[in-house]
Amino acid sequence: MTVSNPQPLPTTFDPAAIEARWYQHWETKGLFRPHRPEAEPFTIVNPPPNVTGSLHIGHALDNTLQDVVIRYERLRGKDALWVVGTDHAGIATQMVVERQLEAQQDKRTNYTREDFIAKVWAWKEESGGTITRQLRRLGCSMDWSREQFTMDPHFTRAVIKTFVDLYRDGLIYRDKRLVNWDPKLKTAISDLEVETQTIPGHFWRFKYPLADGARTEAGADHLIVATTRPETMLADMAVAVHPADERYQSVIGKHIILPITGRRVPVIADEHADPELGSGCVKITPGHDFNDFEVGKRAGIAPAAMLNMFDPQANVCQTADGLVPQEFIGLHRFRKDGVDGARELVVKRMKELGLLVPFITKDKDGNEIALDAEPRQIPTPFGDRGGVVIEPWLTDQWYVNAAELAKKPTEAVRRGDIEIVPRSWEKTFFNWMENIQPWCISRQLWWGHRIPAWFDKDGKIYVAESAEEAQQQAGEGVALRQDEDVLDTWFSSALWPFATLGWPEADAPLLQRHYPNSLLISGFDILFFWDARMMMMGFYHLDKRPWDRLYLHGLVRAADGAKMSKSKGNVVDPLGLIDKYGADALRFFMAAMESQGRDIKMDEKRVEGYRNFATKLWNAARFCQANGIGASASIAAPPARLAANQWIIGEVAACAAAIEAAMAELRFDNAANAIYQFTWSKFCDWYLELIKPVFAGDPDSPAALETRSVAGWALDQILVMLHPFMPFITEELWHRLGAREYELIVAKWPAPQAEVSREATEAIDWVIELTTNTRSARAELGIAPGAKLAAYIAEPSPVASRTIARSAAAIERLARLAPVTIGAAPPGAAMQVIAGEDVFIIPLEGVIDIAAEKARLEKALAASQKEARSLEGRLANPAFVERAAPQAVDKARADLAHHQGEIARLTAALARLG
RNA sequence: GGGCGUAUAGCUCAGUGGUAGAGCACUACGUUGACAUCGUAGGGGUCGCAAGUUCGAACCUUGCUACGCCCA
Repeated sequence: MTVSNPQPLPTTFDPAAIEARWYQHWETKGLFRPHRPEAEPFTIVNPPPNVTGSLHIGHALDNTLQDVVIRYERLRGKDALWVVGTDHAGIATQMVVERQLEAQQDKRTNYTREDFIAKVWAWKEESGGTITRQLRRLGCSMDWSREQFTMDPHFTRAVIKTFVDLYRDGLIYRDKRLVNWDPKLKTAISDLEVETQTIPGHFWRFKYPLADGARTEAGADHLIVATTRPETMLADMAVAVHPADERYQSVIGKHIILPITGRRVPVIADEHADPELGSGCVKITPGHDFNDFEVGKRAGIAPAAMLNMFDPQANVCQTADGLVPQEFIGLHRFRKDGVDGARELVVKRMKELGLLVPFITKDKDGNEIALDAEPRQIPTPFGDRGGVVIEPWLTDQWYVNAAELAKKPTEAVRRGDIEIVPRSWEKTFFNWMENIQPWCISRQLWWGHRIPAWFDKDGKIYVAESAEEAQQQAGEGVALRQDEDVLDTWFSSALWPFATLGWPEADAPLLQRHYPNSLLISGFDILFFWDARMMMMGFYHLDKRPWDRLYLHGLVRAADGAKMSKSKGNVVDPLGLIDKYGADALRFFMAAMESQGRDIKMDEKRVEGYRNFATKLWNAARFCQANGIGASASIAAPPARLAANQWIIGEVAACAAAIEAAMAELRFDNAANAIYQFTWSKFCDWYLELIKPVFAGDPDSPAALETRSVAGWALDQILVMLHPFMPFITEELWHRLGAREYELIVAKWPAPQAEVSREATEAIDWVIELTTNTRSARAELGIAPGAKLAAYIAEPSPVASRTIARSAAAIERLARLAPVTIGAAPPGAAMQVIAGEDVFIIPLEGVIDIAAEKARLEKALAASQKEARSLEGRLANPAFVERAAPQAVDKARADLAHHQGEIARLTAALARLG
């Protein structure tokens, strides 16, 4: 879509009108992945969003940062590949479809597994594209032609191979142990999916009668145990005391007759019992508590022998010894939906039996009262998806030996082979990796990668890449049944950096070229879930790091600093912000606020400010267009003689260097601010103002031709440098300004290749200082800003002599000084303005308030004197001169000289006023 | 209990040894053409507190306070 006859730009900038058009253009022309076989590869894989998802503000941040990097590297000529796709998200997706069924009074279990999975696929085909459409609205330049899904056939092959390989290497195994069980979703989940929250609860104390006439040292015929979960006493298998606890030496090895069940259980000695806590006696329920599980194993109870009292929904079931009274069977573990459960009934029965030790406290009037239990804050595990209390439950599950797989990644980070940015996350990473627990990867779901393991009727396991292969292992005629469970979603997404590139085909060209990836950008919240596991799998399969660098960003918070959540109702919809301010403004906000990992507080005013910035650029382009400034044909800076033109060329080079330095260390904020300040404060505020007089004269003069050429080039450089942050407006202007051989998205990064003239820089800096100081003096003295004033300069400095002649028009227009006469001013009241070493005398007889001018000069004098005194003090200190860095001393001397000069000029100026 | 982080202008944030900045907000002035989604000028900070190191500390060290996050 090259525009050969540029149409005048509309007077107002309307983001919505251009965004969809340009995105579609880029995508259909394949510009997100230009063919660059010779170029250096640069690779990012996106954190695949849940296929059920829609774009939230965190995605907006994450993907903006990735797009800034990928567009930047593409402009720098790299073979930039941004892999995109979505995650099948086992639990989340299954929940979405189950909820739909519920809405129709239907449920999953009314269908066969195959039929239900077909429904999920149908849902995915119909509604799964929401988030990918939304990523397009944000302007993300991913390679959609290779869009991936974690349940694509090739991806499934990779997952199955991974499972089989790990199993054969002994790194995946089946084990019976306690897992975190979600009774709502009826599946096991991993440690990471459990969130501990402290909630109000109770602490009950029970008497457990000793059997066979045993007594404690103090003579009691019972032990007192305390618990926050009384219902679990139905599956108690022991009471533990500390081996050194003198109070209980006589009962170790004796027995308890448990109330309610009548179960006879031993009193055991175990260091887990803390003598300092409560009575020092602890009830032990190995089948329903992680600590007790370990105590039970130490006491010689095999996991298979541990009593289980819950069904998958955490309703009470009969224990293996048949001792749970009938009235408990089927009750929920605790009060639910207003109905009392096993917990409440246990307390009631214990109280009736006189075995509840009341909690004595005082009411608000100071009267002593007895409560059933002590109110306490209880740290409680919740499932991050289902939101209900997690039940430790004894089951057979598949585990990954994470500790073994963690070794190479940990070394790699320690060696600096993988760079984590910001570095402060390294410690957290090491701490987790070095204390890592076995990773439970089986999930009792239907939607996901089914575990490639088969059992024969004796429970013997055959792990294979296909049913045929498993049958081969088992032998003909042996009846096999495939494991019903699926794999943790993170097990598959851990393969993302290479399975998306063609692995396990070893000679996959993309894999050869783009693995290891260059960079991964993710929120720190998935460092363990995903990033660490990609490292494990990358090293396991390919013996190489998945990426050179890992950049971790923070959370986007609400304006008040609170975490955004649907329940709080404080979520900000990025699409709403795009509608209101444009995608470019939202992107720029995200980049400008991103300073290495700290959280970003939402500030809509700031988004608005960046929309204003886009408008500013739009209007600057309109000005250029109106003055015949258009597309530049050269990458290198055009030849320039005029000071302003030389100056802006130097400023372009400085800006490009600043962005490059910032991007090299992933300082998105510094990069964004560099182009912002250059565009607004240098190009618009000064350069365009400086060149306006050139266009007032002969439009074909050499000066006008040169200026049009340089201005067009400089504006082009702005568009290129700003493009990674604001792709839409820059692409639009790129084409509006003239016919182009290629789109901006595949343009060339600035390479000015120009010497910056020191004289030109000095001259423009001098004009700027003169202008600013003159404006300031006028404002303070109440002189009309627009009034043209004659000025006299008696002894011009070299820079003044050169510049007054060459830039008279600019001085007249900006400082509103004309004519400027070299020579003594006529006597009389005058305003005096200083620029560098030069003093301008501006006669204002009859207009000027002498007292005000005096006050103004005295104020400036006082400021200079204060600075000078401070510098003198420092330089008078021998310790400073001897010990400080020589550059620091030189700078102090130069600063002092400057202030002394300033003092002399101001003193003289005051003297002239009389 | 362990670890990490934060505290700088009214607000949101930059600033890793040389005497403090940006955007927004605020005040005053300004619309005979790039832009009022703007321009010009200006006010505003004992850099959380205390001690130490140093010629010199927002920055380094230690302690304290407050807030946040992660792990147990």
